[in-house]
Amino acid sequence: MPELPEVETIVRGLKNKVLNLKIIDVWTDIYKNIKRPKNFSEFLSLITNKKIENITRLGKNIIFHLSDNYFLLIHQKLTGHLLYGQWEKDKDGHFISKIPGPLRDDPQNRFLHFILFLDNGFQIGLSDLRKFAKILLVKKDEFNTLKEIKELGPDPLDKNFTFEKFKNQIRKKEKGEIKKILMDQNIISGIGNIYSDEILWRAKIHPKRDISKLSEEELKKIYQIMRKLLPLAIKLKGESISDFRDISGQKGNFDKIRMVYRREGQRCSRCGTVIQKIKVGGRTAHFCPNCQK
DNA sequence: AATCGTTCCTGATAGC
DNA sequence: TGCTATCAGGAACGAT
Repeated sequence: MPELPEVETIVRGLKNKVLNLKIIDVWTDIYKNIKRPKNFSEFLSLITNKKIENITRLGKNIIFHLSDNYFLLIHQKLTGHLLYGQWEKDKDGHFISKIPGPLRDDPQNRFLHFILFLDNGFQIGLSDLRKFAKILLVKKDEFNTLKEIKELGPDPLDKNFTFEKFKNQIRKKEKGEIKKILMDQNIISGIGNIYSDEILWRAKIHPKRDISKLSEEELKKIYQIMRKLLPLAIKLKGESISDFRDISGQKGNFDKIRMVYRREGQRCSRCGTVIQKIKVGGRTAHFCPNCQK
């Protein structure tokens, strides 16, 4: 599922391909997922002929900076990922296939539900098995008022995000399980289920530990591991145990260093104890009951 | 104000 | 074999 490293992988991939291209058409079959404007014909007429001037990431959100001072926000949620490929329509504008040829081999690339057609003959397609992704087109000056955006905490990789700032963010909550706090997008934005599990295993801290009982040293450890592991995960192009793929449909390589996430029943690579799966804040958490205190 | 449960959705898997 | 029930999971939303 796309968290910070996966979203960053998509953004970097697209930035290499689509800057300064123009959106000439849109296709979708998930009208409900387009939250703004709600009326699709309005959405279509607004976005048509806009140029993609930049693409950035905010937490797990992908932001397309469009001409005429518009932002297109896409949140891929659980199973969405953006793909880039050459579109195939016949001369009447009908699809020969929604899915560009090279992407067809992998079932995870076949759930196309939203497509931006570009003026170079290529498309940006959203493959989203569970149809949870969200799409919003807004004026730049409305952007910061969006509920999806206005409460977002700082980005864990921002160079100004010092340990002091991290500590202050965590301490905004008086208590709570550390895993839940790390995944709270209003505290820090970008970490989800995979990387919270992986960070806490490396920090040797139990996912249910209450933040009120974490020492300064333990918090520092979490901070330092977070700042190292997320860039490494970006370098590996993310985690593809289930559905995530990069824009060319390829799997990421985080698997090579995945230590606990979805490894229940297997042995901890540090101490050999069997890794457990439990519920933390209503979500699954994976951890080593021996190493993580 | 903060926290909890529900909702969105569908492929994969377990159980019968 | 083929059916049904359960599960996964980010984040908004409604209820408490």
